[in-house]
Formats: sequence, structure tokens, C-alpha cells
Amino acid sequence: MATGRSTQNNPNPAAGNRRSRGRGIPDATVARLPLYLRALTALSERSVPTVSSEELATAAGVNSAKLRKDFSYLGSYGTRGVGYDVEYLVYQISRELGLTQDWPVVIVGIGNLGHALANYGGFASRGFRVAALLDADAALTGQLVAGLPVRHTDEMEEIVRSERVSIGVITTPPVAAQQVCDRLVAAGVTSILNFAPTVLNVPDGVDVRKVDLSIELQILAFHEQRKAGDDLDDADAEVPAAQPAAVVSEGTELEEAAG
Amino acid sequence: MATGRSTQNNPNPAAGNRRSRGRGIPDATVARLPLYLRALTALSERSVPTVSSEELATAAGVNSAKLRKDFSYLGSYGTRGVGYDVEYLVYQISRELGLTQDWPVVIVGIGNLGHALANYGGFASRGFRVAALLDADAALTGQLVAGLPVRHTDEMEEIVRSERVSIGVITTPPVAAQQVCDRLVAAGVTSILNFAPTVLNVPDGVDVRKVDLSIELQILAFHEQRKAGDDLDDADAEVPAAQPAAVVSEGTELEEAAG
DNA sequence: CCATCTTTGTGCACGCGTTCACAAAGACAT
DNA sequence: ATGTCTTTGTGAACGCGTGCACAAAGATGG
Repeated sequence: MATGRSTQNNPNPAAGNRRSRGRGIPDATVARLPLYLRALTALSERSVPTVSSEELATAAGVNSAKLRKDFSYLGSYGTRGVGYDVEYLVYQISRELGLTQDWPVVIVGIGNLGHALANYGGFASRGFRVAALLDADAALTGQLVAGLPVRHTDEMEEIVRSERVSIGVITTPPVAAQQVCDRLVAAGVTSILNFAPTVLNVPDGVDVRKVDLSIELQILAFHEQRKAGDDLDDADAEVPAAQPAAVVSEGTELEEAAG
Repeated sequence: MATGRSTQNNPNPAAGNRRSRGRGIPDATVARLPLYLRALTALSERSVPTVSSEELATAAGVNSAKLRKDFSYLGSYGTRGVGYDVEYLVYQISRELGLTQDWPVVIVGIGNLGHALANYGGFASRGFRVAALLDADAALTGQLVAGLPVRHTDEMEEIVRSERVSIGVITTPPVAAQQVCDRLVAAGVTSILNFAPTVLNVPDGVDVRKVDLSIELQILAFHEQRKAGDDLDDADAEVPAAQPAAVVSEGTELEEAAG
């Protein structure tokens, strides 16, 4: 049944496991580099020249040994007895993450979330550039969002090719997501950030990362329930009474139009 | 420097590691339960009575052995030679995740993203109920968003207490996030879903999960860069020329008002 | 130039998570 | 009732990620 081998499932072990040993940076480390970069950027703005692994670790919310090991994969950029040069490290991490180059991105599905992403400052800053906003709803075409005109999804292929877009962001309703994904991939996109609550099927060589709001909430609910259950110990051992009950649809998840 | 021990760092190993061996469901499994639940709900809507681990696994985008092991932590709910009863499994997972009860949630920071979340269908369905929308901008107070009036953050404490809110969602700008977090926790919130690109400091017993859009993009960029680099092999070994250059601010990330 | 002190870089061990592979369990046909 | 066939549940091995703890490296002061 399944065609291509998707890489999105695993919550975070980062997609693209097989080639992760390219020059050898572990996926877990790659996932933390943006964290370090953010902390370092803040230090840079405060004109702090150097920082110790201990300081940087607490600023990034990680263990200092972990941080040092992470950096060791990039090379030996620290000075013993002193710490790390902030500017130098910012540059090295940026380069490692590929942020010193320009990444054109398309956002497909301009509902509330697409809107939010288009206005998201973090995009424009870190080397990412919104090449186009796309939506299947012709009524939106031409409308300005975050200073950019919304364009119809008919133009998707042309835009991806001419702008050399390799990263696509999907914020459509779940039913449209797979189709949009297929078209993006066919047009040349090889990395996808998926906000639609659907499992995307992609061919080998295409990375998918998933951001799922309701999953995060459900995980919180689990821990929350356990906290409450711990107080009265096994109070939940006996099920209330009813059957499935609650648990409703899902269909009309993200936004309204697109596809 | 760091006060409380935060649990948000690890990209996904799910917060609350220490008490994860309550009755023994691994964090990695908990993080996948919502995935299974979604796939099962879809089957349920199509009135499919039973499903094999193989079918369900591909629908959820995971390995079938992993799925079976995950379910084994919940108990033996399958029938050998047949598979799993869809309705029964939906109920068991819902119960395990605590979705058979009502979870009032507050969203703090009603910018674009707060808007998107307020309108997000996935909230209302799966046992979550938006108890209030809060924003520090008095100009927004009273405005209807997704049918609910925006209320001023001054009311935060009262609402959290009277509505017994235990889960808070933070969609404020990064500078306001920690302060909002502190107030939420002081008022009684014990689980936080943080969309602001900041490390939140929380006391023990409070779970934080982080959703960071720019981090996900940066991880994609890393893999994308490597794909490109693989083609011409070590073409990036020699750095272009310039120094830091690119890498800009960060400050005005999420949304505008709040705090 | 030497001693001391700080901080990095890493060898090692441990634990969690994943996957394989198979025995046990049960459905179903005869 | 018995045999066959499907599918679960899990024992065991493996690999990745984490954290400890320490030796090496270098700065700094006398």
C-alpha cells in the first residue's frame, strides 16, 4: 500500500536518517544547533565577546556536556580556559545549517495559519525568503498578505521552477495536503514542512517535517492526567462508564481554502 | 543562573521524563498515541470494524513492530489472526491520553498565530475547550475571535482559577513569554505549550512543550544543503568569503501585542 | 618560565528506543 | 475436532543519545 518511504513519522529524530552520517553530525545535534544559534545571536546583540559552555548551555536550556559534545562534531571552535568566541560560533553554526545562503520558500494554503507564517519574522531573518504565497481559492488571488500578493495554486509549478524553490510549507486542510505535496515534489521541492494533520507520502530523497498542534496538546493532556491521577493514586483504574463518546470528527482541521 | 529545572529542551522526547515510569508508558510511545488515534478515527468514520497492525502502521506512518510494541504497553487489546477492534482501540487510547475528559485551555497572545489556534478545529474536537483568549493589548479587548471575546491579560489569574485551567498556550512575542508563563504557573497552570522562540523557566512539576517554526525550517535547510552538497561532493568545504553577514536580528518574532 | 586555575574536548558506561524474528494464540475451513 | 493460516505479543540484540568524570590545553599571574 505505501509507496514511497516517508521520513516524517518519528516525532523529532529528524528526517533523513540514512544520510545523516554524511560527514557525521548526529540528527539530535542538528536539531539543537538552531537553539544554540538563537542564544548566541542574543549574546551577539549584547556585544558579548565570549561565552563558556556552561553559560551558553543554560541560555539554550541544555546540559553543558551535551553542548560541548555537539560542538565537537563541528570542530574545535573553543578555547580552553576561556570559552567560545560568540561571533565566530554564530558564523560556523549558520554555515553548518546552510543559513548563509538564501532559501526561497513557498507557503501553500493562506488561511489563518498561512497568514501567521507569512507574517512570522523568523522567516525573513534567518536566510529564508517567502518566494510566494499560494492558495486554491481564487477569491484570495491578488490579496496582499504581509506585503505579498496571494497567487493561485495554478502557478505553483512555474513559481517553484523559476524561483528554484526547494522548501515548501503546507498549511492547507488535511484533504488537500497530499495533492499539494505531490505537486510540490513533482515541481522540484525536496523539503516539506507540513502543518496539516496528515501523513504525507513522499518519494525517497524528500524530507518531511511535521508540526502538529493537536498532537502536542494531547501529549500535554497525557502528562496532566497523570499528575492528577497521582494525587488520588489509581483513581482512573475504573473507567467512568460510557463508551467512546467524546472523540469527534477531525475533517475541518486547518484553515479553510486551498488544494 | 537557571532556577527551576525546565523540561522543554529535548526536541521531542516529551517533557516529564522523571515520572514517565508511572505505570510505565515510554515517552516515545505517548508521543505516537495521537498519531494512532487520528488514523483510527479516520477508520472509524469509514465504519471499518477491525484493522491489522500492518494496515494501521502504514496509515499512521510507522513501523508495524513499533506499533505493536506501543500497544503492548497499553495492554493486550488485539486478537491474533484478526487484528484490533477499531472502536475499542479508539476508546482505550483516548482514555489513556486523558481525552475523555474536558481540558479547558487559555491562549495568551492573540496575534496571527493566536488567531489561527483559536480557529483550529483540532482544539474543539479532541476534548480541548478554549476557556479564554487573552491579550495585553486593550484595543483587542472585547473583539470576537472564533466566536469568543478577547479578554485582557489582567483577568488571567481569575479565569485560570475559576475555570480550573491547567493548560496554557503562549503565542506572545518572545519578550513577554517568560512573564506570561510565570503568571500562568502562579495561577495554577501546570502544562504549557510554548510557541514563542524562548527558553521558558518553570518550576518542577510543570511541563513545557515547545513548538518552534523557525527551528523546523532550519533543520530542513541543513538537510537540503547536504543534498545539494552531495551532488558536487565537498563543494562547501571552502567557505565563500565573507564573515557572519546574513544572520539578522530575531526580536520581533511572533505576533505583535501581549504581555 | 613556572605554577595555578579555568574550561574545553572526549572516553566510557548506561539507558532508552527501535527493529528483527519467532513462538503463542486464536480464527476459520474442512 | 483437527490442521492450517494469519496476526499478535515479546525476547533479545543493536544503535543512538546522554551524562559523568577526567585528562589535555591554554590563559593568567607572579
